[in-house]
Amino acid sequence: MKLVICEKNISARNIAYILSGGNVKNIRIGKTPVYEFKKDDEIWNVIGLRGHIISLDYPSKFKWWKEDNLKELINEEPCRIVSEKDIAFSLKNLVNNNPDVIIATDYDREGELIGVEAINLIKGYNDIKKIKRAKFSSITNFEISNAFNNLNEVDYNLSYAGESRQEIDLAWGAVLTRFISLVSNKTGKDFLSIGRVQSPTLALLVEKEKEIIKFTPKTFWKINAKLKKDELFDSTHIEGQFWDEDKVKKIFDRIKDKKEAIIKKVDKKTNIEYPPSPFNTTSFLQAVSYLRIPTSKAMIIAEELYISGVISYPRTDNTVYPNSLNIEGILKKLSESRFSKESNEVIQNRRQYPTRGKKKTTDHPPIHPVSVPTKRLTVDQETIYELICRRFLATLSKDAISETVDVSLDISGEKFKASGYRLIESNWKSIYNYFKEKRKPIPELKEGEILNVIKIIFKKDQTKPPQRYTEGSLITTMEKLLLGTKSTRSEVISKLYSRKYITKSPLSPTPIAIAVIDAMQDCDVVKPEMTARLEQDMNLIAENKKTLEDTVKESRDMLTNVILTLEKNKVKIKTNINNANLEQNIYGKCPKCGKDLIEILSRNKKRFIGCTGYPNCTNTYPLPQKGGISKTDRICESCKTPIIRVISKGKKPWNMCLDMKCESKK
DNA sequence: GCAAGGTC
Repeated sequence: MKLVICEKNISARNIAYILSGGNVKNIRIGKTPVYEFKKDDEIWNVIGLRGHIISLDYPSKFKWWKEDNLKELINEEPCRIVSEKDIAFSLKNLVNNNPDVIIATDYDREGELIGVEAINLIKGYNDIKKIKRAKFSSITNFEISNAFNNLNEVDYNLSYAGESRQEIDLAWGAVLTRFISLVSNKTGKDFLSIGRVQSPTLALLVEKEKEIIKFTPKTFWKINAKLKKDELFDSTHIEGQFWDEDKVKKIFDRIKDKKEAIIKKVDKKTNIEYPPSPFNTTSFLQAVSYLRIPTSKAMIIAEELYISGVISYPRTDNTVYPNSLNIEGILKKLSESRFSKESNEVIQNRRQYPTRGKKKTTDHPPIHPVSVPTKRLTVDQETIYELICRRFLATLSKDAISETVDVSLDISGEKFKASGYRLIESNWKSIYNYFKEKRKPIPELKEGEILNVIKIIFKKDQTKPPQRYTEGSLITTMEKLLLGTKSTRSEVISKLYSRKYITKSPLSPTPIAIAVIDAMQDCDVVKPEMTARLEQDMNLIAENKKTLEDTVKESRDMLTNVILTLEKNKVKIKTNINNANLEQNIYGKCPKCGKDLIEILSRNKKRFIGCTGYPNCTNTYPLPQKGGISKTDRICESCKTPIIRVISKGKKPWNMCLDMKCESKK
């Protein structure tokens, strides 16, 4: 008897299908799907795990957060507990008949560790002697047959590399999270957290915020001329931004009443616009973010669509369709969906090769539709499904052709420029129709032509501060800095929300986040370099050039030094975070006395808004006791109390003013 | 009640 252990159910199903030649029985052991078949007179069982089935934790004596055992916690060996009881039960059943075990988890660091977790677990149930490893980088007929005909040994060094990450992340995360929460008195559900990935990510937002705060806008002027040839169009003075007001006024005064513009030069260019490349998780989330959908929500929806079999696996780095992908088959299915018009267009007028992105991996194909939903989708599911279908179709469509025109013109000796844009053949652009084109066409012009100047204006303007991140651009930046993985980045961002470290629209850090990052500014854990170094160490462990124990010990020693320094600065850190906390708690001004209104916890742990002018001012407002509350910097038109934003489970967030008796509530 | 990484 053979037992094949895969990383996840979908791999188990596909691998069983390939190994059996399609003749496979779907059974269940406990709650877990298992794939059974006969091959060369032997029974094979294939089971999928659920990623990691073991999680790390500290012994119960560290259950309560205390400042005085933090140094002890640094060097404490975490214990391992089974986090997937159902899977463990199924494995226990399956190893009863002493099968030969083949580990067929994903062939990467975490996959090796997941495999070793399974081995350690089953060894506790039965002393299995024969354990082998199947290594493959994609679940195709060729790779799987090859891997199972040439079985390898389990690579324990690779799994140790993964273990070092687990232990280091837990030690730094737990110790610093406890430290920062305890010194600032933010324990319970409002605790603060620190981690190797979340903190450098938060630091990116804090740095950006500081640039924006530091930014002083500079005033400039520009001169625009409205011209006419059949239609109106705009041109701007070639200097663009004038920094000198006298200079711009002089020029403006001289030409403001001129009525003629001479076309000096017309430059026409035809452009080929390449369609976008296939979606991997990062580019998918960037597109999602453009549609103003939170990335973590999009990942949950993508998961739902994948489980119901309408899209492919959503966690992938790959942007190149594998040759084995049945593009024609998918197009045919889509031509019988609500995208029939677009699909038929693509079928009749396809580009020779689909587009391809820079990243090519073989573990999973890029995200693409696999079938048409048979059940009705929710509105959000429909939006995401549509995005994935349109992207897929776009990658198979012909290039768009457009024309840009750059015109130089002269108004009484002053040079102006105008530019126009015209789409000639839209092709993929009409299918992947998410971008609004801001550039406009201009009329057909010839050199030497004289046009009517309708109006010349000069405008004062200001330079703009750096743009804030969107969830999409933040995820792209994280990827560049190697922070997190395709599967975790959106979760990291939603963690920052739930810690009240960041606010939505605009995506910016709260005062507490700024204080926490400031407190940690000299510490490696807020820098992307910590991850880069960990990666190097993990490679050394995998190559057997460094041990797991030495690596973790080194890291723990560094953490000990960090804690010693932090303890020296404890009072300052405490004051800074407390001040930030006060600032974050201000919801606006009291309409009765003008002092700050803050969130207060009553003696029986009920929250309410009270005036800092107490006891002179006793103004208070009740708050909803459940859900999240954030400030808006706006006040109610009719009652003048601050407007707050309420986020309640299962409901759309809404804004309301604090006064329950306000006219606006009727 | 800590992290980050898998996956449902």
